[in-house]
Amino acid sequence: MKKVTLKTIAEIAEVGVSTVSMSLNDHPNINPETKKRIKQIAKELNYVPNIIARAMVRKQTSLIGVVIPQIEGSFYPSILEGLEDIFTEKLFSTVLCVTNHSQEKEHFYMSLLCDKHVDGIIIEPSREFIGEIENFTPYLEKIPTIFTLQQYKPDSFTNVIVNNEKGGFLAGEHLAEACEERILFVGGPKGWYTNQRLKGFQVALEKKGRSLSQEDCHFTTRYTYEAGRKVAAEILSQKQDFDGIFAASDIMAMGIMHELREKNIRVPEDVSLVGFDDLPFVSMLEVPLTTVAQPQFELGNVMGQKLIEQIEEYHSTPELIVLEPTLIVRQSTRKRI
Amino acid sequence: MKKVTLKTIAEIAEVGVSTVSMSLNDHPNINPETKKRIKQIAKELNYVPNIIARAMVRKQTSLIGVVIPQIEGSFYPSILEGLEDIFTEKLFSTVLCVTNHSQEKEHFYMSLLCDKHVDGIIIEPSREFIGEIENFTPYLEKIPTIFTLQQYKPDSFTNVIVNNEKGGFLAGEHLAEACEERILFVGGPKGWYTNQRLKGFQVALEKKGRSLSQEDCHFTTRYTYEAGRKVAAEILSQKQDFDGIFAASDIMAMGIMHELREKNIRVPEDVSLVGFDDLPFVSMLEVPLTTVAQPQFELGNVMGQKLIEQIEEYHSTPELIVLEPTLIVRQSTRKRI
DNA sequence: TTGAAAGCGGTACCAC
DNA sequence: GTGGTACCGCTTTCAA
Repeated sequence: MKKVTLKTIAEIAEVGVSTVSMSLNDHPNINPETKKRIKQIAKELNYVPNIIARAMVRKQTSLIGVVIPQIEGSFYPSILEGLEDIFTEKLFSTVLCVTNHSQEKEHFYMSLLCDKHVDGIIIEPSREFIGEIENFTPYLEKIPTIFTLQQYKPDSFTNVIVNNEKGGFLAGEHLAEACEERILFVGGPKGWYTNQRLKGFQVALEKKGRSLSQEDCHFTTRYTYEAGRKVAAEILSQKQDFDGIFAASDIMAMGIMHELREKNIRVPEDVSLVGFDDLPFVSMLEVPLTTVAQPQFELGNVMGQKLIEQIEEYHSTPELIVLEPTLIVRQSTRKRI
Repeated sequence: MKKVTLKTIAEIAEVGVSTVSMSLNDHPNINPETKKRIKQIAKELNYVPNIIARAMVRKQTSLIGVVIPQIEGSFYPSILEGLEDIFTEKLFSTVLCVTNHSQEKEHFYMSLLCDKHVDGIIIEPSREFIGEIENFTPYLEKIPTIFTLQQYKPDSFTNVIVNNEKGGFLAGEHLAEACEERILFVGGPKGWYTNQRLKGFQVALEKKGRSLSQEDCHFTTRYTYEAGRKVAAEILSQKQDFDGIFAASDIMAMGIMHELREKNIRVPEDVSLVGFDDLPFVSMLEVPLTTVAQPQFELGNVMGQKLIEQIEEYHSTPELIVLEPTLIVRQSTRKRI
């Protein structure tokens, strides 16, 4: 049971290797008869083309590098599934690179991908990485690359992002309608995501004749449950005259909700709460969370599609693709009658 | 700015390609002087070895195929991170294959991996797939393969699994101490996981002088939130003389918890509830869930390690590695005074 | 210590 | 329509 190659088949069929190659690749000018015969033999021998050899001459690997900061957290899985969905169809495979928010790993993976000669790269740059990534732009410019979630040089690279400002706007609009007193904003670390969401939020409130003062805005250092609890505790120790909170991530919203409950503040009766992301399980919470849904699967799908287009068209102009979030109203926001 | 190959360097250094190759690979019998000189040139030219070409002659790709039924659900991410952790260290890359529980995709990916000539495979067989996978065993026997979570031919392949029976036992023991009335079991579809967990659960109850009748065992068709809700509704319509439930998955436990709450049955005051998995967010629930934790990260880490061992040692004997789960007591189970 | 040459398994050009 | 053959970029004998 040794490996069967084109040569093996050629010998058995008593034809040349090139004929075999062409037959198997359905090349037009080959006698259908021969084609059929050869395919038959190939099947019988259980022939499997050696992708490596093919990759070498075709100069492409059918491999796509996907660089993300983490997998945990329920947000990335859906994106990955969206990607997979389109990749499998086109016979590309995903090479997973999880940087774990470490600069060192990001560097490591980037050079790995350049070495591995992947056909394309999808990367969500972490804030800290933006500096680091500059080192690779010369490489990246020679290989189809898509940046996602966080915008990066949209003039040079295709970006597939979510309209965070719109998301903030939706949250603001909704809370403005549900609340009578002050409405608070809880962001993560100041940066792309939080700033954009805050901006839209503010616009919406103003449009509804509400205001959002400096003191109504709170920021955490990380988008975590603990950070949410902590900031909620701080808020509660300071003021009571609010009945709405927009948290810039579902995970933080969960922390906030937990803290409120411990202080006997009911959601949504006393305080309306809106999150951001629409993680798969927030609909299963005791009080299902109203939230701004990012189109996670679609994100993956769209960027996969765009990347493949770029790979196949050899060269193409960078696009800025902005996907729209949607508001999903569940039970953490009060319904005005 | 064209690609630099060994040849480029050879011409500049005025030596043969093989000398360059050997120098760059630190081959022993090459003059340290030449070596240094060549390495210098390579660096200046920003030479990057073409992994594809190397792969072809070395007949290995540094790629590992990972076949799992889904990524969503928070269980797999941790496993993947455990894997990545060890793979990056050893310079292997993960080729992600998400089958989405579809037989067709499983088939597709398996043949893809065989084609792609990955150096090793890690696979969690889904129940339905076990039949399908038989078709590939001839291939798999020629390539280091590890099966995980669900046991599969431990005589032929290394298996890295979790002691599900022990997990069930821990849950049983704990509930037996917390409860005074009947204790119920809610499993997923009958099969490896559910059966093992039930077995251990039963043993524990019996050891504590409790019994578990047929009617106390319920089974769902899927490990989902909805299934949990549904089964809880059924249970509630039938009997009231219970004060403990062991659900064979956290997600189902969440559904059960939700349904109980809607019927004004308090957890843990009225009913103690134990889950299985320890998904990252169950500690953040309104009533943090007592659950049997699977060592997710460790799972990934261990199987990564074992696989690499197998790859490097060329041949090795199959091992059956069983990791132990632990009980994490949180607030969904009543504490007896 | 070095280098020429033979592949690895395909693809594709160009004669026939 | 078919097949011989020259690569792709690298590793690895083996002879010099």
